Amino acid sequence: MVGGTPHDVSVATALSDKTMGAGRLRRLPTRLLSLAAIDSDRRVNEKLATVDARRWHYAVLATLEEFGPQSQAELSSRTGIYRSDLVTVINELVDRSLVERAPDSTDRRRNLVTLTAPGRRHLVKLDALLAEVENEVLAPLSPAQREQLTRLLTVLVDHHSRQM
Amino acid sequence: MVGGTPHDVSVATALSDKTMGAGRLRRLPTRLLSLAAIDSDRRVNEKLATVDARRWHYAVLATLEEFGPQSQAELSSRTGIYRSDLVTVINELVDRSLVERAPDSTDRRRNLVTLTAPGRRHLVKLDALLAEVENEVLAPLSPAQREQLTRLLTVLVDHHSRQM
DNA sequence: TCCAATTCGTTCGTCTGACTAACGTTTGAC
DNA sequence: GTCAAACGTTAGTCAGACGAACGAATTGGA
Repeated sequence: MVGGTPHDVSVATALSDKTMGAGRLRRLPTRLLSLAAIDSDRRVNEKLATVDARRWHYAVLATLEEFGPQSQAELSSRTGIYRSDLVTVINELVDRSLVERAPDSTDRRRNLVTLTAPGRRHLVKLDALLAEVENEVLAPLSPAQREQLTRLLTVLVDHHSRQM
Repeated sequence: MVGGTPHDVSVATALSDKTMGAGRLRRLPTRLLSLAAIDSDRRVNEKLATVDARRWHYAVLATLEEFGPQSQAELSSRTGIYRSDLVTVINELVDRSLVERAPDSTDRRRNLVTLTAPGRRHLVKLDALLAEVENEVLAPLSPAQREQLTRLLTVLVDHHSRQM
């Protein structure tokens, strides 16, 4: 048996048992966020893998279509991809002829990344695939709930990303 | 319905949106989920690191308190930690004397993992820390919105985790 | 005008987490 | 008694987040 030191564990039980109820884990928002994102990410990756794409490909292509040709630094800050990782992503997109990378004549430190016609077409395809995934991920939610979730998450993300 | 907030979606008017409105990236739920989770995870990890803990430590300790002593396989399915990764987590917890791992006499394939008194105390501390993080993460949301978000995420997670 | 600080792209490397494969031991079903 | 499955474990892959540093180019200030 345990030798001596009869510790009273009332400290632990007093706080947790009745006040928090069961399933503290199951209701922990940070954990829910993690789990939901893991599942969502996995589905996105699987779906995009069917057309030899990765998540970041979409982010870059969509940003290029929205804001036009731009430097990698701009792409980095707009997509949230780290500058160092962006290099690889652009390489992959160039390999697939979806974007072009050329030195900026007005500022030779920069590269101008431009969406190509195939890239634009590819983006349309990715849009469709992501719409499918979105439907899978949000399957148990009504349209109103989906809108709600999107709104809440937007508030969170915007709030935590406004000092760059 | 989305009551209140009259001008909510106002970004889409600038560009020629034949296929889709502008800001498709910013409103993509799967992406929002990812970004929110990344931020949340980072904060959780930083906070837990201050007491030499990791995220999974909490999951295991909380599960042990809720369901009592159990095998690693049970812990795995309840926490979502892969069996292979769980080994390391249990090792770390054993090193810190927060749990005990002993062979199950009734089934010698299994290990029975048991929460110790220090483990119980540690769990209380982690609870407090996670409450702080939760406040940071959900800062821009009202209590009602936090409840809403938790509910929506719970629906998602429950729906996608019922094949074990 | 010249020098210092900054920006940009890039390389390299670290760290964590999700996930698979395989293997020996043990158990239960047949 | 045999065989399939469950269990814990080891090893390893892969992607993503993140930091450090560096050369080339640019900008701003003395």
